[in-house]
Amino acid sequence: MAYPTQITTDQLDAAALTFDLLSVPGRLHLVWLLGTGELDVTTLAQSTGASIPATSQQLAKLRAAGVVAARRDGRRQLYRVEDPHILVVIEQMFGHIGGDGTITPDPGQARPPRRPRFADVADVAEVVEREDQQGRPELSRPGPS
Amino acid sequence: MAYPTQITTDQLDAAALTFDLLSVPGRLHLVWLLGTGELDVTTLAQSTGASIPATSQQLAKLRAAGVVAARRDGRRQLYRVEDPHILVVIEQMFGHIGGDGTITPDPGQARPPRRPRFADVADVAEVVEREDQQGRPELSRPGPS
DNA sequence: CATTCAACCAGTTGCGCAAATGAAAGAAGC
DNA sequence: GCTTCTTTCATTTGCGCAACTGGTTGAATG
Repeated sequence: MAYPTQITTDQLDAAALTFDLLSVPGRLHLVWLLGTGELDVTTLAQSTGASIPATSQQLAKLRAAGVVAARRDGRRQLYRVEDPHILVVIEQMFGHIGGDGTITPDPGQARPPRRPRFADVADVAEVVEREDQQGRPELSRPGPS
Repeated sequence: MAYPTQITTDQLDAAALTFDLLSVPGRLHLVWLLGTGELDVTTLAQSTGASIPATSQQLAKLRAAGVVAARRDGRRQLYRVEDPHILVVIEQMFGHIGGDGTITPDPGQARPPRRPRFADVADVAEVVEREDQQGRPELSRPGPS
């Protein structure tokens, strides 16, 4: 994939619009959480620490943009990532940002994203409850409901 | 590069902040234009169609974020991309958006970005003057000053 | 002459709160 | 056993507010 040598305003706008969706930490967090599987609104709200309505609104925007999609499961609404390509972009971005939020050098070949050197637990993006699990701190995502 | 299984709030914020820089078409355009080499403010302003002050301001933000850097050349200020990694992200994004601004499917392997089927000239992101050059419409970027 | 700074305006955005909607589960009646 | 009403829960929507953002204009700087 060579660097594009020509773009249209439409492309520019579309790209900017998509970037905009990811420009809010909370929303980015949502997409990231949905990166592995379906999750319902309540769980997402808990995970991000945002209120339910706020979460719903963000999800609505993401859904309107076609980034995520929802499906009903009983009373709950399960959201999932509908446009996987965006995950590639996010992955790309996170791959170059250290756990401390610093931009890692190395432009060309992304070295295996060095495991964020055990950040303080409190520093980790709140994921569900702080399950006091031991072993590998895989305290990242909520398990499938 | 595996999809990250753990992130910190700092990472989230940093990523969102960077995405935010790319969320404005004009600013994204600037970074894109600088993707190949140094350009001065005036040229950039012409290329994007924005005013000089506006361009300068956007560049200032990009510079503050470390995305671009500037160097003086006589009267002009030549900007360049300082953080190449961001180009990868942009490239990634554009690689999945058609000339008409549509999101192209195919998440995994990006097929060779199908040449934007000769978009109407007026539709092409204004690049410098509409140089009526013929042959391959390489009317994309301003030549090195 | 090229660029930046400063002040101002217009438009947008995200969030919290309260109310409304939609769907499932249980209770009551026929 | 099958409808119908009621309660309950998950999610969504409307509204107001505070904060932020980008652009323009005009002056200042190098």
